Amino acid sequence: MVKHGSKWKVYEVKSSTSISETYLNDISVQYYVISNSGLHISDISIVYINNEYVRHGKLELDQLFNIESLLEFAIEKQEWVSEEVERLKNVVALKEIPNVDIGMQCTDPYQCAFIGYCWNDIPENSVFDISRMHRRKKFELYEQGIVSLEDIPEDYELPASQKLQIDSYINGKTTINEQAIKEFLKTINYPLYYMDFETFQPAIPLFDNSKPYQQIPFQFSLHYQKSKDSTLQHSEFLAEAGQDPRPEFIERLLKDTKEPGDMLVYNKSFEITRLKEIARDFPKYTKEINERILRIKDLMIPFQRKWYYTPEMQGSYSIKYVLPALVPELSYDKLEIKEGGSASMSFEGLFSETDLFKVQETRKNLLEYCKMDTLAMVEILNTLQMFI
DNA sequence: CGCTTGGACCCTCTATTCTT
DNA sequence: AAGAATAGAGGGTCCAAGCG
Repeated sequence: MVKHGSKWKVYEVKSSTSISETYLNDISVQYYVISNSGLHISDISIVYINNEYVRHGKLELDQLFNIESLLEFAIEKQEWVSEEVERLKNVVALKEIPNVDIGMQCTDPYQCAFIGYCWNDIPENSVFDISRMHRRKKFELYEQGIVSLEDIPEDYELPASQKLQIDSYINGKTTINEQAIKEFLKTINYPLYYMDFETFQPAIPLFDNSKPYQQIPFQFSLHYQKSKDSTLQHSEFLAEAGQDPRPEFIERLLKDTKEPGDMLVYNKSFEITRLKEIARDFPKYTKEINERILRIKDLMIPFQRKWYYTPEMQGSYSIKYVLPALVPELSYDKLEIKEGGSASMSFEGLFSETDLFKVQETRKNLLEYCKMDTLAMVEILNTLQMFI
């Protein structure tokens, strides 16, 4: 809040990149509270991130943030706020738990703190666990009394992938399309690299030639096999926290993938997009990056296309579900870092970590985690190859 | 003949999924 | 939070079949 004479200008700062309906309600409530406390508001705005801004040198705050005045909107909404305040006062006055069934409001716009209470009776493997089904439709089923997967009538029309999920669960049935998997394996050629990137996304661009929330790669793991039965080799890179990791990341990656060979990843759109971004932001690597992109193949495809599906995958084809189903003996359980999200948090933490022992520990954990990701791909491919 | 109905097809928009 | 891919939903168009 900024005072101008006897009046105030109010700014609500959000880390988001657009103004949502929730923010419009927010700002109306802010206006209501502040103005009814006796302060005179001359303007009220939402400040949010401009994700088009590319940093060059010193941060330019006027470009990093969008400021949008919503004074007129907030004034128009005051009657609504005051009605809502009355309504909610009545709810609180009840002094008993409101009797409201679960619905879209449980997670939209935010997850409710009472999920554990209201959803207690929803069994595991319910219609709410059906993959790719819109939430609206899940509640339509729920309202018809169809809750657990067994409740769904046999002749109920559903897309094939959802039918497979339900059918596999009920009958404990694994589906393997050997022919399709064989065709897929023919497209994977040795020598073979297994590749995985880790990235982090600072809301405020830390480096030149980067935008808010841009995914900055800071680590990779590469396994390499000359032929199917030759020994695995491993190389890796983990940037020093502080400066822009991208130049060294790409130099090391290009160097370590110089030898010919397909490059296997899980969900190739992720790695390819990161490589294209590096080419865009550091054009001198473009030619070599494009050569690598052409070699990338995607290990996710057999699972996305449901050529290999087991009930424990629960409709998902992410590596988190596929690995335990195919290679149960290889697990992330013993690792300190178990998923990509915490890897990027850990790396961000290194920027402000002064305890050198802790820095060493975190770096060791990051290297272990990323290496496990590519090793998991090696084992998944091995399992698929057993069908040949 | 004129009307409705239903299927095939296409397009667009939205929601969900994957990765970090 | 991003971006790509894809599934789902809904709308529009077209045409043939069916009906009175």
